[in-house]
Amino acid sequence: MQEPPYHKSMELTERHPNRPGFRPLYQQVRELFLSRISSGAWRPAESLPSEQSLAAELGVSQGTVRKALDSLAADNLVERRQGKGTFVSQHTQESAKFRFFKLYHSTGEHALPMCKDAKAKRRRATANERAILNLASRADVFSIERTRFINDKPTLRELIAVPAALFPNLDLHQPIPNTLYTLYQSEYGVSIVGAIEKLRAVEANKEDARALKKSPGAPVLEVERIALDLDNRPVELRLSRFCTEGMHYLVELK
Amino acid sequence: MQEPPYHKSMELTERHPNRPGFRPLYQQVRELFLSRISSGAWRPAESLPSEQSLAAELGVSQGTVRKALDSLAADNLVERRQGKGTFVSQHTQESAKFRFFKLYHSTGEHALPMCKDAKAKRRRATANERAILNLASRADVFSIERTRFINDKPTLRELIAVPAALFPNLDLHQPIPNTLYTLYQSEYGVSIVGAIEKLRAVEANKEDARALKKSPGAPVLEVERIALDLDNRPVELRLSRFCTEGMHYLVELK
DNA sequence: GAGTGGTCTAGACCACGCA
DNA sequence: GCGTGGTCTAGACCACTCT
Repeated sequence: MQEPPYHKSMELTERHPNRPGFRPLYQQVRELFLSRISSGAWRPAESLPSEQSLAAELGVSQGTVRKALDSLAADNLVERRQGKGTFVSQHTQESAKFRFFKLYHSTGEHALPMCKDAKAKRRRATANERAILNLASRADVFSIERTRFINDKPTLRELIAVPAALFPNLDLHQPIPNTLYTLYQSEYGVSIVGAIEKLRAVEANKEDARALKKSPGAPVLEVERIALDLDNRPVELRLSRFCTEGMHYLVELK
Repeated sequence: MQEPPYHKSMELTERHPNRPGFRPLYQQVRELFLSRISSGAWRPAESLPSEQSLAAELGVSQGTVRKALDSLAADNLVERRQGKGTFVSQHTQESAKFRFFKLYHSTGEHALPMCKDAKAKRRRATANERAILNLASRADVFSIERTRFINDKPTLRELIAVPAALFPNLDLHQPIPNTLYTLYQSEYGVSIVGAIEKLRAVEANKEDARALKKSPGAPVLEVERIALDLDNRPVELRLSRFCTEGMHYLVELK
């Protein structure tokens, strides 16, 4: 029987099967890589070392590294390009929009919202925001209230709250860019990699009606989004309301 | 140089790289397996031959068969159980509900709709139904109109249309079961494996209002679902309308 | 041509389920 | 104890990108 050279090095846990806490090697490798991204050791758009060198570094086979990287790629955390290398995913204007903005025209065209100037304001977090964003009592948030336009028509009203501790001096960025997630990532190292959205049909209130030029009581689609970072922590709470005339929110179920 | 024993048998295309029409072996194997499920050669809940025997049959390595099966498992088309085997996925009451029914109570609990008796009626397809379901002019559909109850409260109104040609004598199934997709699969060999949903906030019309015990004009969430079978063909069109008081439609973005 | 990821193979051993 | 899928390794060759 040959002695398998199971990960002679590194902080990977001993691979003694039948022990509690045992996890497959490739999962441990995945988590190690994830922590390197999360900590900023590997930064967005940077290329990773090659599979061969990572395998050598960790004392595992290339196949195990590959399985870990494939799993990260499946979650959109890294991007693989044949012949070039593996890269930490970066939010571009395009990619962020398509992944998290599900509003489409009835024609099937993807809707592209723009926003005029909006300002971030610092204030105490509400009880609801503290509960959802996991904040201490008396914590502050930055709050952004804005109306976004599609084809120059006011279509979408957004109320956004993010922890002030995570995004220091967010109010100094004037004007707030159209695609917030690229700002979170480039300026604060916070990558939004997932979200949970709760949808409801509600009546437009007075502010909605004024901003969207509808009458109060008109049906609007309300989307409550909780955005999650690499460590699955909730880092943004966003309430959107919009009319769906000539539009729809698209969901693909698989 | 050794002569690799690349798939000596089978209908797999010759593996000569740099030729147009070249596809990785594991993708060809996946498609072969998919066609066996789609054609009914492998039926829901049945166990597949072991990886070893499939590899031997096709003249490929076990690793290639594994990669094909893993990809089918990722799409919920087969289910793998360590120590037991690989099985064609079957819609149970439970699995079908959780995959395609996204309505939750505000508490986070999954909502469980029930329906009292409903009947399927045969009629000419509308122009819209023909367009979406890809039907010839003058084709028939079975149409189901029903109201579903959550905690004995009328909550959800559904208008369903399916091609009559695909589901002969659907109207003879009385009463229509609560979970239609299990019926489609067990009685007609049609497996629903995906869906596209378009969501809009609209005003309740008179029928909605009467069925849901709301006033006309109340905001309701409208969901237009196109359900797809194994071959990605649209086989059901379903329009749902419901109030979202104390409830929400849940979407997870990744 | 060198270096990267992508495909394919072969074989060892582990974990699980069942008889 | 046997058969199944799951993990891990090792090595060959292909496809793509850049120099």
